[in-house]
Amino acid sequence: MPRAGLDPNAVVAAGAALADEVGFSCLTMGLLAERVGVRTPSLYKHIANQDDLNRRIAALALTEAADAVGTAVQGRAGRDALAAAARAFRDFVVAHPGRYAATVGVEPTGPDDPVAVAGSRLLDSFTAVLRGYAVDPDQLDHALRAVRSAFHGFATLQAGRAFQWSADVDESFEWLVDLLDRGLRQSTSD
Amino acid sequence: MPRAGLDPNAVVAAGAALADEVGFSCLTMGLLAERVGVRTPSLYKHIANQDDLNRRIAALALTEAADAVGTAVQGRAGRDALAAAARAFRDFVVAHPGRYAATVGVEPTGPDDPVAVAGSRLLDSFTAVLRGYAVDPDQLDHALRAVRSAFHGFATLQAGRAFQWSADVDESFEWLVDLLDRGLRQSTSD
DNA sequence: CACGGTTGGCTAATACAATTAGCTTTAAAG
DNA sequence: CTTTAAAGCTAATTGTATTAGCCAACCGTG
Repeated sequence: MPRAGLDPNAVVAAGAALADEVGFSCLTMGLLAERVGVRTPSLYKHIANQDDLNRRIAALALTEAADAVGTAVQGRAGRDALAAAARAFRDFVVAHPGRYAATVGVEPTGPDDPVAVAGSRLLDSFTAVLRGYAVDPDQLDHALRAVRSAFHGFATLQAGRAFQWSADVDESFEWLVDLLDRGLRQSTSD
Repeated sequence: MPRAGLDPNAVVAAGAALADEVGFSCLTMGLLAERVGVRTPSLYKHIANQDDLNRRIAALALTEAADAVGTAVQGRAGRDALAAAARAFRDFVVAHPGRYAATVGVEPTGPDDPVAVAGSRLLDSFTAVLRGYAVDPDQLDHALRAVRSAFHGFATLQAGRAFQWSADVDESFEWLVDLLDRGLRQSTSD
């Protein structure tokens, strides 16, 4: 019985990869154990339980998304930054639908919860984008929520195959970015 | 053993109500059976299985949402209609988070699937709203997806308690509606 | 190099949710 | 009345999460 050389990070990474393959709702402890070459109960040496696994996958996904968006935004501003952030975010969700699905519905237990920390980092990246628009500081939170809602909604709908007609999804996404850009550019003029 | 007087609609309605109370992910056949005063296996006389139950709850939720939005939009146009539709939609999701959650992730089996029919009705209501804006007919699908994404995203984030800071959620929602309105009004000018 | 404790793995057992099989009774139609 | 389909029940099966308790492998220390 040679050791498998696992640790919590390896288990979480494998769980995230598996979720991307089979869908988050089909991610099962038995399947994950098989994937990492171990019997099911052994997983509990590395993670507390399935909820713990889910939260760690969610935190990983948010961290990766924040990195992707943060990198994409570097050196850009205004509409350019918005488009880059949007594309990076959606590319991530499309490439990793399973781990992103883990992030919807997790309630952080407190401000120190890794999920909350990673989520804040992602929001910070979007906040940086909004600085390129003349948004009233009092309304920054509202703008952030609006942009986040739009991107989150689009990504989850696409990941759930909720767009049924023939119109090109990429084109629709560009259209959404333009819509937000137009709205944001005018956000102080009324 | 007197009859409980159940039928599929009653079971689905009870399931939707229960999902709103305990959360969709906690909706269980045993819990539902207890709620309607019957043993678990008896539910299968009215619904095929849990997936069937979920789909019926989703179709119910979409129908109710379509009714709410359709009614709210009556006799309104432009920004007025957009705001009314948005409010009706969000009020519904906030009041019935469990049954709305049942709608995310269902893939209609075909155009005749009740889920698809109800979903189309909801989209039709939003399409009516967009007619109040001078959107290029070629881009109507894109506009529809954009508006849908924004409202769906906001509603699901709120239902998942994903908005953590202090800023007022209602105000944020109004801000989102304004943002979309500004963007849509300019949608033909570029 | 031995050795002892911590760690990571295993088997066995438990609990619970979904589902199926097969029996029984209600109640509605003739 | 009687007949019959529908609606309920108990019992049994399966699959998943989780816990208990045992054993072996690795790591450092003498």
